[in-house]
Amino acid sequence: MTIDFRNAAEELIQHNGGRATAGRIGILAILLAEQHAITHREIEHRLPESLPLDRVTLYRALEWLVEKNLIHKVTSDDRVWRYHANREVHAHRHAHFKCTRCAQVICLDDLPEKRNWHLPAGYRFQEIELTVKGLCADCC
Amino acid sequence: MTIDFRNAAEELIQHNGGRATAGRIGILAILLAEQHAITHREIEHRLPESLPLDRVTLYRALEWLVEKNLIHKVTSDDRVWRYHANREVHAHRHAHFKCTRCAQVICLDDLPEKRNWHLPAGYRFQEIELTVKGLCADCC
DNA sequence: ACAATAAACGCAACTTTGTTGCATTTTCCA
DNA sequence: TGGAAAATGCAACAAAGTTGCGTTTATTGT
Ligand SMILES: [Mn+2]
Ligand SMILES: [Mn+2]
Ligand SMILES: [Zn+2]
Ligand SMILES: [Zn+2]
Repeated sequence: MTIDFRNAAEELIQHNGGRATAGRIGILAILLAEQHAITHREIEHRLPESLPLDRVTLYRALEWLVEKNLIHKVTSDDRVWRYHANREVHAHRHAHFKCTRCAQVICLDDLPEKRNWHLPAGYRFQEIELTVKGLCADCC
Repeated sequence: MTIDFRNAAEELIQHNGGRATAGRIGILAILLAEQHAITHREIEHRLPESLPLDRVTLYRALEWLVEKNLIHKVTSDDRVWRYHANREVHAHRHAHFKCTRCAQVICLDDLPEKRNWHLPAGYRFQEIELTVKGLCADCC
């Protein structure tokens, strides 16, 4: 139910010391309700007519939500960020899957934990970013 | 020596049924001489004054070189493609490393070959794209 | 309830990266 | 060496995202 996501969103925002504005609540509720990682454009599309929101405000709200660790953003080969709520299941680092036909992005659960990526001498490991590409069930 | 790379570049281009124009030879020679994956901008910068080349021509030449499998391009989180010559060592799929401070990108040799990324039912695996992030030796 | 204040917003302009259409030039081969 | 196909240059366009700044709004203390 949408109202539940809105309540959850509002609480999460306030718990992080931010102002619970209509825009932020709406955006986070959309991301909480969505199981795929979606683009700025797609979020804009899903916003109700009752909640007009400037492009820039949307960008800034997303930036804030990422900072506060309420959502994460995914790099893609089409040069478009995709955003997804941080759920417990996907608590930390995880890989992503991107359909090469419909561009849909989902979060996977694994990530190769081994840090012995034998980097050149003097290099320091920080994190891994991994995308599995293929066809989703709809596009197969 | 630059001249060697130019000769190699010319031969590679002709072996692939393409016209060995000054632009293509110059671009491929630059990429053969470079051990890092570099951006369109960086390639433009490295072009000698004696070889002025339009932005668009550079883009199209890079596209052609990728098609012919003479170079590969790397996705990055800064929305900028980076290009690198295909050497035997890095023959096919491989991971990349990107410095989070200076944005330098190098090619790594490994890639987790296991395809059991237990994707959702009905999904089909195609390929993996993996970037290790961290600090390079200069930035540590 | 209400005013003060800092945070968030909206708008316009800008930047960066990459693409497209089309006329002109160049390469290659017969 | 001339003609066809390929490659180039230029101008215009497009998409995604950023910046500056004046205005509005959520929160807090009274
Ligand atoms: Mn994810
Ligand atoms: Mn590489
Ligand atoms: Zn799909
Ligand atoms: Zn570095």
